[in-house]
Amino acid sequence: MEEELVAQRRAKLAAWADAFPGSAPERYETTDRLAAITARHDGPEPTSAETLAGRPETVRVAGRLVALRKMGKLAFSHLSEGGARLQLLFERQALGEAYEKLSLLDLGDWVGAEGTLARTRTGELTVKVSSYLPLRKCLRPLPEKWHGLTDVEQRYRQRYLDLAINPESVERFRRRCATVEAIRRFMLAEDYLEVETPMLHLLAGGAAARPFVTHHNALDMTLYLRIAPELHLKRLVVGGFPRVFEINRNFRNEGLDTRHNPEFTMMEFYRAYACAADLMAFTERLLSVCVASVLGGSEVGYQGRPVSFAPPFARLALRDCARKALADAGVPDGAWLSPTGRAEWAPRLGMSPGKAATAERFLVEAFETLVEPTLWQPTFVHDYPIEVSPLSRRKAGSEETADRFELFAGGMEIANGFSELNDPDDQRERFKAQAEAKAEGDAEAMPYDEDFCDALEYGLPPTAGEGIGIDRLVMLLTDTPSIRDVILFPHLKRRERG
RNA sequence: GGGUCGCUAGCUCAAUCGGUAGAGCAGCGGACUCUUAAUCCGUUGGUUCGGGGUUCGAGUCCCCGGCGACCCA
Repeated sequence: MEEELVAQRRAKLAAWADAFPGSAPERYETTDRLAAITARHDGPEPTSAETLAGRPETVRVAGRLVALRKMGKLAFSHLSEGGARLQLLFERQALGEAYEKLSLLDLGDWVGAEGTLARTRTGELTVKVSSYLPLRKCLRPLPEKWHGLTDVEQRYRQRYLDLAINPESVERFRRRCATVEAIRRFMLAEDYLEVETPMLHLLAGGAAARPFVTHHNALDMTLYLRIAPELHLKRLVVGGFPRVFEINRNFRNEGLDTRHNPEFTMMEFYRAYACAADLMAFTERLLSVCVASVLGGSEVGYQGRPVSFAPPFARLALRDCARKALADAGVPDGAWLSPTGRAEWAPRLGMSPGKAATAERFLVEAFETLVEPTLWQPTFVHDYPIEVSPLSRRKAGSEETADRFELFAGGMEIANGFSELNDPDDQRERFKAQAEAKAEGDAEAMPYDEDFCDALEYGLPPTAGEGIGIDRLVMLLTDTPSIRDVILFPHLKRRERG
């Protein structure tokens, strides 16, 4: 039983104080992290065994003990640190009594070691240990070395174990970091100002979604976790920052699946004097540069099929491709114009009738159901109905169409951008329509944001804005089918502790 | 919300028709001076997710519940 294994480990820990003076120290000075040593000597031109022997290099390293192979009077072991591994060689001849005390170590313990670098007969870079020190006991047994930890639930609940033993998981999150860093670097180089706007909102606006509700005790007021930073970022453009961006979390109170986590990360940005078309071109540059920076090319393999981020991306008009898909599915032209036609066809196409309540919404639903999953190469879909775009500027010369686009890749929505509505009177009308929809039961309709309209009355210059879903982008760049695998601690239901 | 599948030792997995719950790894004891899933000999370890039912007998069949995965809405 596990308690017995823990008891054994605790007994060894109790013996450390006598066996290892100074064990479990408050700090441990290292010369290098493990990855630095392998980078230095096991790169494209590995340092030869002769060179290592001729110019002995003493290193002090630390890591988690993940393997220990005792061979009588010598023992090989591996330390692991942040996905990097380095072999240690313990020799009885060199270590004397300390060699026998290896029996007080367990797999999983944090260990520091000093010694000289060498290569073994098989050519593996190895620290020939002259001294070592246990840094902290691992009281519970780690998952098995060969299969690792495969139980997905346990990998999410105990992500530290996943990271401790599954190098591919470490690599996925390193790549996530590289992706965010590449985007931030690009935006800063393009003269965008990085900002942070409130996560606690008085009104949850800026997107069509249900918010999480919370409460401020001292002020005794209801607050909402933000569903989008949009309305605050536009206030900043009113204030005179012509280019702003924010990389941060949004919270949406909706179901969770392989593409949705209740909290997710967006990079949202606004650019004055620009329109949606400008942002499409900008997005092509941003993503191709980002992908090149992270992966060293323009192509990624996603779920066995290539996705190329080399510009230009394909472009489709939403209503056109929705109509075509409907025709291909055998729906008579215009059948969605009448409530009876929509009621008949929505369920047959696997669409939710509630979301296809009007002709325009029916087309959007049809697009999302029939077309979106097929958009594998990066594709801009443009010309969204005004009805589903309450914050977008009208396309020039059109009453019904917004100057808006979404970007799809790998069958997923990656980005959403549009020319911003900067006419306060029009915005008030749109909010009024949203408030009416909300009163009629549309839980995702936006609240009327009077304060935002006031801001618009001070003048928002012509501006375009866009949000890019970071989690989904990372899914593409790490060939990961589930959003939960690119979020360190995805949301899970509470589990009773036995 | 609906459907399908899963939950057995610390980890990865077996268990025939309902008939004594097993293996590998880890652990423990021993051998071994170039291993790397080390090897070899010996060995400990179980609330089979929880609750109820059927049965002489349930990991297995039935019902209720929990958690998760996938698909659908």
